[in-house]
Amino acid sequence: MSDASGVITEEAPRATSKRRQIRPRAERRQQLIDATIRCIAQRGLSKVTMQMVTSEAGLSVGIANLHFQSKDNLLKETLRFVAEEYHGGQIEIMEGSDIPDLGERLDALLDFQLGRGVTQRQKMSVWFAYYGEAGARPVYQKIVSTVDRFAAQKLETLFAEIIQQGGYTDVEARELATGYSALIDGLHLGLLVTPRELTKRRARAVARDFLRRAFPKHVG
Amino acid sequence: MSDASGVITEEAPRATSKRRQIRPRAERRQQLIDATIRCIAQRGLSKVTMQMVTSEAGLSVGIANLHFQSKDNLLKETLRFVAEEYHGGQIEIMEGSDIPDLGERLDALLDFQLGRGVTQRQKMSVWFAYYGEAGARPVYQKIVSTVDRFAAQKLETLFAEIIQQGGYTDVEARELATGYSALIDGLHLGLLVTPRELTKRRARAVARDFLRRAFPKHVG
DNA sequence: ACCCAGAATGAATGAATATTCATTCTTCCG
DNA sequence: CGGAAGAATGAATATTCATTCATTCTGGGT
Repeated sequence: MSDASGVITEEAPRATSKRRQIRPRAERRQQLIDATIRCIAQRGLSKVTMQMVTSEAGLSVGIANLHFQSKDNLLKETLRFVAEEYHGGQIEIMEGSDIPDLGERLDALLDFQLGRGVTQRQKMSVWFAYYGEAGARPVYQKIVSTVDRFAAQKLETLFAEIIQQGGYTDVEARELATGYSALIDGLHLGLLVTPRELTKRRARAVARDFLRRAFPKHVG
Repeated sequence: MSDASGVITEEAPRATSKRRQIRPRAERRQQLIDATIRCIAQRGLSKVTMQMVTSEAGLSVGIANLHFQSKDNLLKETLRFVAEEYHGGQIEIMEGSDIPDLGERLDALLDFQLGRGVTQRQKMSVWFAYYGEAGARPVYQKIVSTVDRFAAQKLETLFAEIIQQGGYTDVEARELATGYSALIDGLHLGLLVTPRELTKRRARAVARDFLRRAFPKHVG
């Protein structure tokens, strides 16, 4: 804090020059959504403030309302983004004409759902933060159930193909798909809340076990 | 608004007489926890206020701080209550010397986990509201993981007994227990968020299917 | 070089909300 | 019956936060 000149610096000379940047609307929206995700993961949905989000994004307080009208809307759009990203990824794999072998497609799906590093943990936090509020907020329910239904449909189709190809009896695609989806959700929860008890490796093993029991010829 | 006497009634004569009731500390605490649960289910954790909770309990604003010191503490104690109730119920069944047949014990467990009426929906809301914040709040993580670990242990023991009794090969108690717990959690999520797609009946069928595939001799 | 559309800022505002505490009320014990 | 212990109340306080908007700034078009 010693200053040779004895002059008090009124305006701290910012190391990172803060020249005002003008960017297109879409880019700023994404920037704010990303910041919102990080804030929810770090502080919890109920503690997120506009100040937090905008400063995390390195922007001024007013900008969130400029691009999203309200906090409620920003949160809604953030959920929509996360939901679409997650389900979009799954659907791409399941439709996946680029992976012809059905067993390999299952593997790829499992990798997507339980793979990835730190990033994924942030997304999980967000995901469940909204689930927690969904009971009380029809808007959230609607966003989630819309994408969810579509993914469930695709999964059922994939399972049906596998059943036919493998000539499996005593299994029913719809029931299995519901079970598998629930299992993955439950494993995500475990990873989030009790990471000490459930490692990613074990979660994967458990999911693979479920698939192996249903489709022994397709899953090693 | 017309009043024959022209006198403004300062104090509306309450239909429900509001005589101040004095009750022991423990009772009030429970009353407030119950009200908190209802509020979280109805409005979402992030929207719950002290006013809401205390008026839901039919008491004055100050009383929550009198008995719980702070809102944070009230929320923490509410989570502890729900967690202990849920896990306590499970554990009672699993230890269950009152149900000697192991297959029946599985049935009872499943009934407990996916049974009940409206009440259960409230508890589910609360449950997941906290899960959503757990990523950001170590206190919540600790409460949940403590009871969780204990229940997981008991479930593993039950599964191990069943495996031995049935002489099942190619199944491993620990892995199965993790899978079953995750499946149940995931089904709860489904019931909460997409009640249109997943009925309680179907959730039960899916869980039963999981158990049947693992323990065919014990589950019909 | 100049202008201006619209992007960005952040101090100011007002509403919402947790917490406090002086006061009032109940109960019960001697 | 009297009065003390402590339970309950709710108006007042202080804080936190979303939202507004007058002002400033930027970059592309002419």
